[in-house]
Amino acid sequence: MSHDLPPTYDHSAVERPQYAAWEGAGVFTADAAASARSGGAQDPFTVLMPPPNVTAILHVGHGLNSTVQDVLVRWRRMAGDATLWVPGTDHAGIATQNVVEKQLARENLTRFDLGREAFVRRTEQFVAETGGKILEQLRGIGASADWTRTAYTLSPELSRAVREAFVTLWERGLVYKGHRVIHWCPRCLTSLSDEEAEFTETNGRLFHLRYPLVDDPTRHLVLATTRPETMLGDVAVAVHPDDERYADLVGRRVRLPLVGLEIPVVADAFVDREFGTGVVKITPAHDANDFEAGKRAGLPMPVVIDAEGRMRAPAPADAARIPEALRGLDRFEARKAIVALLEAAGAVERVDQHRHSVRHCYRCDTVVEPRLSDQWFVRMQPLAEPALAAVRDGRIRLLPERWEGVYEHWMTNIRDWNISRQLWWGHRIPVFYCDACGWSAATREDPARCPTCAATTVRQDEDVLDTWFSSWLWPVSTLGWPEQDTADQRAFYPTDVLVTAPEILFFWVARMIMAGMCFDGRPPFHTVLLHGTARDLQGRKMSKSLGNGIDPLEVAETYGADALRWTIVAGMGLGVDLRFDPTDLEATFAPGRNFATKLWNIGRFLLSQVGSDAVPPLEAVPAEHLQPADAWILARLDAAVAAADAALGPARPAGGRWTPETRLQGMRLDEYAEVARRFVWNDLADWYLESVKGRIAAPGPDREAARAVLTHAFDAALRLLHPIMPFITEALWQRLPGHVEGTWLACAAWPVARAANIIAPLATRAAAFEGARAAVTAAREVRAEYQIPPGAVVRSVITASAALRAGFDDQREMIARLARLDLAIAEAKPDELAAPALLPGGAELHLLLGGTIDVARERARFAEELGQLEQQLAGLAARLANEKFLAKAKPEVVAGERAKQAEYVARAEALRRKVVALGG
RNA sequence: GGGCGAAUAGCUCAGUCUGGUUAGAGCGCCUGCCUUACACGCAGGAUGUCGGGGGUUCGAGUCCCUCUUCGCCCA
Repeated sequence: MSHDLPPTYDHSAVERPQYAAWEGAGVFTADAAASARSGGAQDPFTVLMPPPNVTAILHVGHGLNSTVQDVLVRWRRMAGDATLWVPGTDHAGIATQNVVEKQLARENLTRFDLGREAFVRRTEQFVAETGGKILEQLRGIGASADWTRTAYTLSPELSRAVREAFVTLWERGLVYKGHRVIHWCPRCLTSLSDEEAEFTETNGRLFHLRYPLVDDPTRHLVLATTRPETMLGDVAVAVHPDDERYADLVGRRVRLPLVGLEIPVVADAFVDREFGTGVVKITPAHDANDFEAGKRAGLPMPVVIDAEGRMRAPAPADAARIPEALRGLDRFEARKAIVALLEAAGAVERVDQHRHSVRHCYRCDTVVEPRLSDQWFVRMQPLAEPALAAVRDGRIRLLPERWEGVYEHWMTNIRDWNISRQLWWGHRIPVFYCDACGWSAATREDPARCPTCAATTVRQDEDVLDTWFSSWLWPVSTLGWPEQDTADQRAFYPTDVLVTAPEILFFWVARMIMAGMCFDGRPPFHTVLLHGTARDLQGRKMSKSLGNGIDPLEVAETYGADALRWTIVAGMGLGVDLRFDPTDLEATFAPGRNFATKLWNIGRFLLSQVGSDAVPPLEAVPAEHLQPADAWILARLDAAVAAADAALGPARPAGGRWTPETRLQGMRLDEYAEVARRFVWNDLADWYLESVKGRIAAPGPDREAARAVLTHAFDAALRLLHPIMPFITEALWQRLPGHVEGTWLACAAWPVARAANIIAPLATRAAAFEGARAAVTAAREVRAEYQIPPGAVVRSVITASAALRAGFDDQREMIARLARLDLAIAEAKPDELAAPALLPGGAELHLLLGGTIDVARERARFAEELGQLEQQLAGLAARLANEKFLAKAKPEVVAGERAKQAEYVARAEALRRKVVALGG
């Protein structure tokens, strides 16, 4: 029945049921009791999924990120670790609120129409309906997460962690309410952290404005600003204290154009003398630097722009600053209007083109407005110190290494974190106020009445917390914190590898390390793997707005999830961006699909040739029954397993700390993929399978040896490839002869190199197969050269020393079959015209092509190779004659060069004899 | 303004940390094959001033300096 398999692999029939079967069998469910930390026998291996937004749908970035994690997790699961991959989502305060507000807008409603409670209920309902979508999609690409532990930042458990964290920090004096200029999104109507206000290079204009001196209206000061509309809020102009140009002006007053107010000229060292004219206006309520300068100079702080970015002063005293015509105007409209008014008043000296960076909201891309307001902040410096130490002393490593410098820089220049958001969707800040007596505190339970004055009118802070304030707790909260000593905490914390994109190094990774150190005392993971970004061929980041994205699910449907994963993993150089062609999915993903088909056909061949009868385990095959090809493929398998292990591991640092030697080891997924592919395709399929065809038909010990080796090698190949291509490898593995119903490749043992006991004694036989391979290749080259029809059998002789002849005798049938030869092994070649080829060890292959031989051409062929070889030899000779080389190069290098020289000399000698023999 | 990364075959990338085979892979290209596991395949083949310049060294794709182009991060 096995040979009923179709010649191409049908992923669509396999993937969905396969995934359901794994999940149903509980293959991905971690067993806390199995962890060595809980008294079990297995090393724990834990990966935390970076939680996607509840509103997200799967894009190629998620596909890439999840594939990397899944490869690591499947590898460790097979390697025998107690493996846990925690999946989940975050509630994405701003993004989710935006989505629901858009829905409301279609009903001509705003959140204010609904009121806070109803709005939150509606958002909860929306999340309940759609929030699991991306996790469902991840199953489609094979992600082997433990869905029984799916976490959500707004769940009761994780919300408790958020509250505990906030209150703890408040108690330690590490959260505080601050009054200062923060980043404000006038569209989302909330403050943003420094990280959430992204810089964008923008072509702007630099306006040079004239402010006349009060005591000498014929003179004026020229200052430069990119935001003329903020002039309405100016309270001073500032110059550098050491700037001689303006020394006589400090302390005098200028008149604010349009407004008419008199404002002082102050000196402050923050002014950059090189920028513009060296004079800047001071608008403390609308610029963070000006705010600091204003505080230093004890200046007032009039607000002239409201929450929605319109020219409006909330304080009646400041209303006079805004001319009637500008009131209520949007800030960018106001800019145009004010420039026109200033020009009319002769107050514009000149306008320069000016390229500068402008902060934008990372969620909606609106230009951020600096805004004076009360916000909650986390004091970061005390948290940063242990987090920095953990990376410096090797308890945590960042890969690629260069990110450690970036991390270090950010940590040492850290600024306090604005964690309050003026939203409704999120964790409401657990701070309560009593208006009756002025009491306020952060509390673990909602107080029914004021603890000081017993008033029942206690009110809670209106704001919610930054979503990242819940994400930074992810490693501790998903495993049970603030509960103490839960089974999962004990078994799985600290976790192992965190896989994410460098964009959220500060947003998330750095803060998670701080939270882990702060709330648990131990680093949350030992390895941070920062992978590249998916880009198009022009190098642009794939995005929905550019329309240059690739839909992973479309790829999975068309080419198979395994093909998608293969392409990602094979292209996943450490920290390197991946380029895909979104306009040519065939070119991008066909290699993966082709490889899957190749694998499928190896399976088909194996099943039809080996049959379903029991196959003896490799250990049961007497060593003397193993042929050169058997020895060779087993050696190649060993080498492949060792290389794959070296590319992937170590899984964890020995003794809990990375050393300079181990710090950069492993995580080379592309290398692992390449090693596995070469073994399967170039060794197993191209050579071993072909070699075995002649042996397997006739019953007997040789057939049994071939069946055993073939099955063993393919089984191992499937294991080796399973982390990358889980679906097809599992489908084939389930069909292997002797498969035990109810066992899964997904948790079968990772292959182990066995060189010492089995391979080493077979080295001679493995080498004999190399001789046979060389003979086949040489024969094919000659055949191609003479364009001999593929079907024609060519008479031929291998001449070799007596010692080598035995090896060739063993493989005569196979060589003859693969090269289509009528082959004899002899001491000397018959006396007739032949095309010769040199084989290793002094053996020669002669194709007896009689009259078709072009002697001159053969001679030229050998002469050409001889020429190249002589060039090499000349270089070698010069090097070996150079005393400085002999004196300074490492002895093993010199020995290597000598050995090479000897080998080349021998081959050159043989070639020279050939050229002579061919009449040259 | 400060920092980081990249530049290797037509394309996408290994190799650079740790200097030492004739610089590799996949795709594409050329030639021949439906050789009964696979044409999503097989066999054979072509292709590189390793971005430019300078330096260190017995020896540089690899280390140092510099320039050019592209990308990213931070202010």
